[in-house]
Amino acid sequence: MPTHETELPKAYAPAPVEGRIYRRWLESGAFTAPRRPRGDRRFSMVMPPPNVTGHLHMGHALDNTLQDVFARWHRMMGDATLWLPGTDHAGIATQAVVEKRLVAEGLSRRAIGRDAFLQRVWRWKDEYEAGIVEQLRRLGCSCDWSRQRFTLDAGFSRAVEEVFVRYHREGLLYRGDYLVNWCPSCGTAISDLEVEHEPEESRLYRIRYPLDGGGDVVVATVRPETMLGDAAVAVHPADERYRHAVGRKAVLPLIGRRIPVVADPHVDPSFGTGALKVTPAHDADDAAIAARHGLPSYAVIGTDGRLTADAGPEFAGLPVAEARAAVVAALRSGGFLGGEEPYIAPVGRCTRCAGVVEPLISRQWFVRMRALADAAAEAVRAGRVRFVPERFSDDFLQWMDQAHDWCISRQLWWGHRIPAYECAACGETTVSATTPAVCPRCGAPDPERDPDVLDTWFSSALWPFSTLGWPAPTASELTAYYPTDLLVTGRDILFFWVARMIFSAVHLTGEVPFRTVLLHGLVRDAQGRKMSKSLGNGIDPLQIIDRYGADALRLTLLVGVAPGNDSRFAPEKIEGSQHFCNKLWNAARFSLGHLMVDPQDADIPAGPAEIEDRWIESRMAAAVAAATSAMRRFDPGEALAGLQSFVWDDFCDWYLEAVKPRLFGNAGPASAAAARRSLGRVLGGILRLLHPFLPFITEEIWARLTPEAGVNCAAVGVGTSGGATTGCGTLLMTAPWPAEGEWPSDPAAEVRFGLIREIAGAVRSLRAEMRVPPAAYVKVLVHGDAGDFTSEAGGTVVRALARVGSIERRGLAAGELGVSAVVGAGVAVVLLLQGAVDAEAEIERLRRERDAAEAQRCRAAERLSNPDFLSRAKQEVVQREQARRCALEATVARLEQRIAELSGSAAESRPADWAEGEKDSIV
RNA sequence: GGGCGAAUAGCUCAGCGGCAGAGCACCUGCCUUACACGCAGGGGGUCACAGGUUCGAGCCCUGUUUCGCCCA
Repeated sequence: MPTHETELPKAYAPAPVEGRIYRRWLESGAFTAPRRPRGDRRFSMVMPPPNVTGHLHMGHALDNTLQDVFARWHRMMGDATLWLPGTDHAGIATQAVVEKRLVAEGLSRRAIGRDAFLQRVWRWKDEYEAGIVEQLRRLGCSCDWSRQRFTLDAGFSRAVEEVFVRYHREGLLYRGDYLVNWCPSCGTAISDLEVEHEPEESRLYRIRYPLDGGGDVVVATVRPETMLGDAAVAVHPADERYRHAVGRKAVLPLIGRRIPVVADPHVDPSFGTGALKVTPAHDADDAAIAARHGLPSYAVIGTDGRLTADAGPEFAGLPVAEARAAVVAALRSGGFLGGEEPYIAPVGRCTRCAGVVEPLISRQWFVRMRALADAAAEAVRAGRVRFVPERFSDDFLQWMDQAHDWCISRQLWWGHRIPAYECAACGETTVSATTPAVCPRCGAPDPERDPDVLDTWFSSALWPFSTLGWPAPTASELTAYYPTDLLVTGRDILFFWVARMIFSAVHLTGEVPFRTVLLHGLVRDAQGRKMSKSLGNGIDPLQIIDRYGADALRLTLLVGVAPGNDSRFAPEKIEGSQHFCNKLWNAARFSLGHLMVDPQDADIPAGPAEIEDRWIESRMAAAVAAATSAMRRFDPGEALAGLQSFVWDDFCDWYLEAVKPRLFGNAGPASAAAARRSLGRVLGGILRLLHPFLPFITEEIWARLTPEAGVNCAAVGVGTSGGATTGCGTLLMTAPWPAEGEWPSDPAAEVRFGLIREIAGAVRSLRAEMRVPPAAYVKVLVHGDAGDFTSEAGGTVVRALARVGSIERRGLAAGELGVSAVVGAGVAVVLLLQGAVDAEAEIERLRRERDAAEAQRCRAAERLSNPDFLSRAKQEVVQREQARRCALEATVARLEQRIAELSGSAAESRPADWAEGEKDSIV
């Protein structure tokens, strides 16, 4: 019986625990990174700032769980740890949601004006940022809240302006009229990355363009309305069909413009009719052709998504879709339509609003990418930034090698306003971090500031260093924590964000922004679909936390996921995680009951460690090594999976069961004290190992390991490690990560306990097979080479684990009946039966066992008879194989001996007669 | 068109050249004093296919098929 009542609830209930524990952490100040870390052991990481657009989803939960694991692990490793949190203003997305709300109120952003609108967005930001922070706290995130940042806060704005001015000075920026991706419904230019091309059902139209002087050319297009802006017809130079037409003029239907027929090698003669209409103002490929042939461009679609005056009075003002129908109708009635057919064509859609993107020419700011991209690629090639998993560095490099110039201006209100000023008098553009009072060129007063804002990613590209004080040259935090050590983010924003941070940092700070990038996959729904608002299959992390606890959520997200791969979130998985938490809770509940000793018992000297103590401590040593190594490889999922099986299988199923008789005092007070010592040491170690992954439950259990609760901390070794005493009653989150060597590795104990487990397993198997009532105590014989397996040590354990009344070290005597199994190197385990044995069945069973063992023996022998194997395989593999063969030979021999014995006898079969509760020991 | 990933037990997935694994599901039996959110015992596999390298391949190489993703 436990010495004390533990007062712990029978099942772990996370809800009342988590809030209290998080408050303790906050109050302790343990999340706050030191201003100036002592020594060179430090770890820093910036949180990918979630958008203030809405609430966090499962992807954020995974991302931040991973980060929290690393932050907590490094803290426990003794590193001065900075995990800097924050949020992103997410220009276009946030503006869109706020506008939507305005529309619902019957307002619009134009109606209320820029300042009033921005006030609304700030209010939105404050509300959602608070929600996000709350979510992160509920998840257990140990970030340094004193350093929380927002991408639109004052310091950030200064950094952004500084960068813009500097890029401009260095010639890395240019402004001009170029073809950009324009989203008419968002009303702004967007970057290439923000356009998604998907094949959609469409129609292919053939339009006949009459040639000057007779004949015609037929072009094929899925966008007939753009013909109003055609500047040429292009054909392939080698295309015999159109040789006669090249150099002549075609007359553009409906418009009447005379346009040239040009020969261009980029035309695909196999597409459509082989003749391509060229619309330089609304198609990137056409613009390239136009540039090669010096063609003009005619913009017929405006930024409002409607046709312009240049489209002609008949069509001007029509939205694109209507214009298409109108143009087709006009062509048909004019006799220019040569046919139409269903066709699947790629359509570019805005990733934000799903509206069709119109390529059109507009005046925008661009970043010249070549030099920046080359420097970033170089940093990765040189290994200054490492990707985990490594394959992502190839994706990165490929993208960098073909990077186009980056359109960074957005026709939005919410964001960093571009620090460029245009003089109304002379048209001069001034780029400056401070507002110029007069135009530096002509002296005219008050040049007008560019109304546009910058792409959100332009500012978030500065996140790792501007949050640490850059560009202030003496920012101590920059010196202390930059470059950061790790970035954890989703692989879906490798190009959007990671790439841009790398080239920005390399150019602006001369350093890489982080040494390692850990990319994870997406969290999908149970069917493997992407979670999305439109599908309505998203799962709110808070609901999961409310119901199952943050630890269970973290466990589910982490375990069984290969690095970089997508994962599925299913209800069964979260239940499994909850069960593990409960298992840990109960193991602790049981352990605590025994670790609380009466004061008068506290001084009892502990006896020597028994086999199970030495075994579990050796397993502990292996668990520490495996977990530490997995963490060093940036694989927390692997680390956690290993710990889970250590705790459940080794600690709970074997150690706790094996040690129970001693804890209950069956082997005397000294043995009980020794058991408590090992139990306490291992439990403390388990809590420290699991803490980065399951911070709440481990901290809660740790809090109970106190002298006030009756736990003799010094005696059980909890609270001390590696010579650094942390003392009972301190926070687990500040305890040291278990050091290798803190628990002794004991290979001999592992071998011996392995045999004990096999013997116990054999007894359990035989019991089940013979239908021995579970409550009955059985008599067991063990004989053969069982090493130093003795009744005092191993026997006690086997008795406890397999409900064995007595164990004798001998073979079956004449007249005794039993069933047997062979384990290890020919160790026979016999379950004595009181009634009778069906000899035939027993022989059959043993033969099956013999055949299996024999087949394995043959394989081993065959391998060992191969001279190539002996000479080329590693020595240890050969040795292992030899040992295996020996053991199997002994097993086969033992089984055959037993079969022979049985074949001689012919016992009658009659029901067994089991004595309930008989537990007298023959040994 | 180029690239990447996946294919292993009924399902979801780990697996790092050396005896094919886990969780869930399934079958048998147990409310055994930490835990029925549990315990014990079981069944279940052509590691997508075809070649190759190797003493030895689920793993490395080549090709094929199917599914998914990214870039153009």
